[in-house]
Amino acid sequence: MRIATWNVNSINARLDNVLAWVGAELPDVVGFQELKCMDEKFPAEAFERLGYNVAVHGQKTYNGVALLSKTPMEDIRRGLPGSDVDDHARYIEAVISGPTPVRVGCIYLPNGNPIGTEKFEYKLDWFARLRKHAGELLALEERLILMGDYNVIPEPEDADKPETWVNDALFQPESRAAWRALKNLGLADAYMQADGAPGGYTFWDYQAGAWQRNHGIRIDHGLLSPQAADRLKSVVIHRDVRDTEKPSDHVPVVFELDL
DNA sequence: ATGGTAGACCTTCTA
Repeated sequence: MRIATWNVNSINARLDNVLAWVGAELPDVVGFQELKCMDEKFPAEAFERLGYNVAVHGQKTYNGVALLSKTPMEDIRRGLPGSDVDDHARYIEAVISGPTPVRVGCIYLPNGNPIGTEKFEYKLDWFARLRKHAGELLALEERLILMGDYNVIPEPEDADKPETWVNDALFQPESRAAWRALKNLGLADAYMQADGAPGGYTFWDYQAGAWQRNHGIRIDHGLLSPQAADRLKSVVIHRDVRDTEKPSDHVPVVFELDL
């Protein structure tokens, strides 16, 4: 089973580009982040024509997440639990049905910039809520993947120029500690388990020729429960997608599980 | 130290 995550930076502005990749790869499951549209503006029919079931959690202008699955999705959850006031559409979860079901959480973690503001506090609070929810999911002892744009550079090796990120929310000690605390519940960083090679970047800024200079960072991750980690075959970062026409600033990451 | 780009959209915010 191949499960993909991709921050598309507007699903409608990106539709041709996204359909080309999804249509060519046809992963069993796809999680999108940064739809930048409400549910009714999500181009569901285009993906249904490719054979997918669609679950969307959108909002106007910002954020928005969605899941595609070839098999029906069950137990769909929209929104991260643990807050009465958070109205950002940053989390959607579903159980992918089949002979060996897998629960997939699709995450668009807050960016948190600039540091020292309420935005950074919101990031850390969201991280704490995610940790609490992940703990509850781990207790189910299921095959589980929590994947998406975590907006965290875990280690200096995950940036081409780590020194340029020291004042950025993505590389703050608090952000990295929150990432470690999440992993320390008993989740495996799929990329590190399957590959671990430095330079596996998933994002290159549009500005200042970051792609041409390979000034990338690894911020799109998949965390696996033990039941899923035992079945991980490979992680492939589709970096060539960054060189296509009208690309997202993130590229797809595909997790292959032996299910 | 600054600026550089992209997307949504009311002109600035987010990334």
